[in-house]
Amino acid sequence: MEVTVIPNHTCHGVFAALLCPGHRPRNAAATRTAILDAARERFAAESYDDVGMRDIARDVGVDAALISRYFGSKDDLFLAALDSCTDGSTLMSGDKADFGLRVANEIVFEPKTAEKLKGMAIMLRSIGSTKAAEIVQTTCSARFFNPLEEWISGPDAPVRARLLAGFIMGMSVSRELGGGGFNMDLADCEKMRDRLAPILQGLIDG
Amino acid sequence: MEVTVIPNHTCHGVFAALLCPGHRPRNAAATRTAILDAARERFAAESYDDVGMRDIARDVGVDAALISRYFGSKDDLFLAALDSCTDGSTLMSGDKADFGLRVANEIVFEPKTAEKLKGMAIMLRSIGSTKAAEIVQTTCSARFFNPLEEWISGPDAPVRARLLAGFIMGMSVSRELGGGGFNMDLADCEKMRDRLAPILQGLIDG
DNA sequence: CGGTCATGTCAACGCATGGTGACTTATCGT
DNA sequence: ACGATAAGTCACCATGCGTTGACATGACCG
Repeated sequence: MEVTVIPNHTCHGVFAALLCPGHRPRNAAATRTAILDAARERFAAESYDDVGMRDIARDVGVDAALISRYFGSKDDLFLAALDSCTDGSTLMSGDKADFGLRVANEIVFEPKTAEKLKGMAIMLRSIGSTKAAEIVQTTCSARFFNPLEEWISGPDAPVRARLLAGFIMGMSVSRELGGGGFNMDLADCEKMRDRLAPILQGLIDG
Repeated sequence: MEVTVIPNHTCHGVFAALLCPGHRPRNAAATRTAILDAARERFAAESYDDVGMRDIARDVGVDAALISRYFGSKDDLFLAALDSCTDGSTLMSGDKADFGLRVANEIVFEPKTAEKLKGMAIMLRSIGSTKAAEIVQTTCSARFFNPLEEWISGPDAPVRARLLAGFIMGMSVSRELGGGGFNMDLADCEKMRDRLAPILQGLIDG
């Protein structure tokens, strides 16, 4: 029996978007950034190995082959997604005097999908995968470790930077291990923040 | 053209092990533990997704099918490997007064394959994999978080335990991101230890 | 020595993945 | 209005995975 296959969208023209909801007008640049956005979101939520090209393609509403065309290999896409994140410098944009409190607040209270920490979320998700490890290590050094080390710029800056980075990442991992949250009530979260802030600040001050 | 396939080992008898190096006498219990050891080692070095049943089988010198026979699914093997690790209680076996220094020393100077931290290495490697996440979370709570929380047993024990666990794991992650080490000379490593120890100790003392 | 059962191997299945080239279709300049 | 070309889709490939059931074989018991 012959079945008539209905293509995804037969509508066209300038009103296509109105007549046919979900229709994406043909626009390479827009599609490219849509893919990049979806990839960033996926890689922040799942590990390199768990994210499939077809998953990202489905999120965007596009064929997986198009991703390969635009970004090359999966490695290239992963790197592009990581590069498209706001880097660690946003953590260092404010005043040094209240760095500890600012960061502690973000770690404890901001949802894990906070834009500022999305790059770190991606790195933590895929740090275990050997295929992504090299990219993660390189990016982390270039966009997080080194700027932090330069920014704090006191005695033993490398040591203090490594401790800071480790603590920040560790709290993210800890939250992840708790199943996406710290599983504590508000009062305990505040206590955690109040204990964490001076520790971080102490590493900043020297 | 017919080729004669030589089986792995045609030797037999009580002297087989002597006559035929690499020969493993048939012993279910010994083979089982050999598989478990190999799995533990693999899972500590690579993520859940990167470790293949055939890899472990090759390490042991056994067919992959045998692993399925002994342990069931890959999940079951992963859980068994994790359970076979010395748990976090070894960190708490000593005196509370020098916990900070002891742990800081282990974190900074012990090789990442240290037996005491192997369980944590496995968890960190596979925390990103959705297929292993649930097992990791459950095991981590049961064998690390909860004992630690109970052991420190002061005011705000949950908060302090989470911070401690986060810091310890974070330093492990940080070392991993550095490419398997902190990339610092001995003097800096000692400085790191000397800064880390009092922070950990402070969380123990309350 | 010979049978027997546990122990281990082999070949294959079904599935999912990343990637590729040929094809279709919408868009835009003329 | 129409053809050229960019934009997107489709079918497919090679590969690797975990797992299974049928088969081989070595160690032990009588």
